[in-house]
Amino acid sequence: MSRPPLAREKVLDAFEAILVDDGERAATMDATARAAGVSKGGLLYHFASKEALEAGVIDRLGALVDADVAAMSAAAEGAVAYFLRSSVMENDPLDRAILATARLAQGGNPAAADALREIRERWADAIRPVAPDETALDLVMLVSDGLYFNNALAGGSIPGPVPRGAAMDALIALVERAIRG
Amino acid sequence: MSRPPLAREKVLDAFEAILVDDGERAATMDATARAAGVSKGGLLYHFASKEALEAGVIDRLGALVDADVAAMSAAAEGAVAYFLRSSVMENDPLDRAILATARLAQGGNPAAADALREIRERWADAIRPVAPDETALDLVMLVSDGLYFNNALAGGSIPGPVPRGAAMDALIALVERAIRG
DNA sequence: GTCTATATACAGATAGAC
DNA sequence: GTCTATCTGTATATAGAC
Repeated sequence: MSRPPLAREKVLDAFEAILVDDGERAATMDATARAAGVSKGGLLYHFASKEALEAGVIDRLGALVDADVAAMSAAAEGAVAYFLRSSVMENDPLDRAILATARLAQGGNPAAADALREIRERWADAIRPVAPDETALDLVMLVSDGLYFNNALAGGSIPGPVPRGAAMDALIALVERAIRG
Repeated sequence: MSRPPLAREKVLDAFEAILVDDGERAATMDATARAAGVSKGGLLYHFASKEALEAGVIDRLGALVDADVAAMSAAAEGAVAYFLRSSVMENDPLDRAILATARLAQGGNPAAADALREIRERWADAIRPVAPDETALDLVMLVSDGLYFNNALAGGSIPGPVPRGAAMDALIALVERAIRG
């Protein structure tokens, strides 16, 4: 807990970056080792298999979501506005972890798909108290999913055709008006 | 145009099915040939490369979207309701073609990502006439994206946690009320 | 802990028989 | 038009030196 090996984190960062920027197919152990500045043998000392490497990314995501859910419930502008605004990716560590895990899920890793479903449920639990009914909750969750989906389709850095700035403010206002009936 | 070779369509169907059910990594030429009941050589007669095979799926999607956009504009319940309802996948040929193409896009095929962006724009063009402003259009498009995203994450046949039946009707009503301000 | 070298498996693609 | 056999590249993983 205190201080995980630096090389381990470096490898995880590199793997995540390749997943996000170049896709699941490009994220080989070879490419990861090269990007992390270690040899393949060195990488395999920290992660004995590809599966272990993938599990490393998924585990890190879990920790980041803990913090995000807490921040959402405490947000001054309200949970819904915070949630939708943070669904547009800004390339922060949480966004990158989510995107990387989404790539793994699409690549066929069942643990990654499970993790994403579980995270979505935790977000829903955080929104539910401020939604008047399940239909309103569905609406908020689906708009958020839509925002993530567009970011996931676009390359890691290229922004998708999602509303930003004033358009995002207007969308949040529309959603909040809708769920208040 | 008149009647494409049967084997060609069979191969395309098999490739699409593996993409949807087992993911992009599992969709090898070998697996596709086996599933289609032809040899690898036979497959390569119809599709000289993996890229050609992927292009085949993307092309078929384009034709299916032509029909869908026409149906959307003519739908008795209105374009928005038709659009959202059809965003919940029912495993029809269009759904499968979209999902397969989404898998290719996630796998790093730029043509697939371009095709999906273009299709999304065609849908938006069909919705725009019935949306009072761009924010309302954003809302409808994002809810639809969210529905697709959840289906894309779930396996091909396993339904995602998306509203169906009465819940879907309620969601459509909520969206239509919201965009009418 | 990190390296090089190597084993094993499988992907995409070619050649040529039928 | 469909097949078998084979080549080449590359991915994961192992073995063992330093």
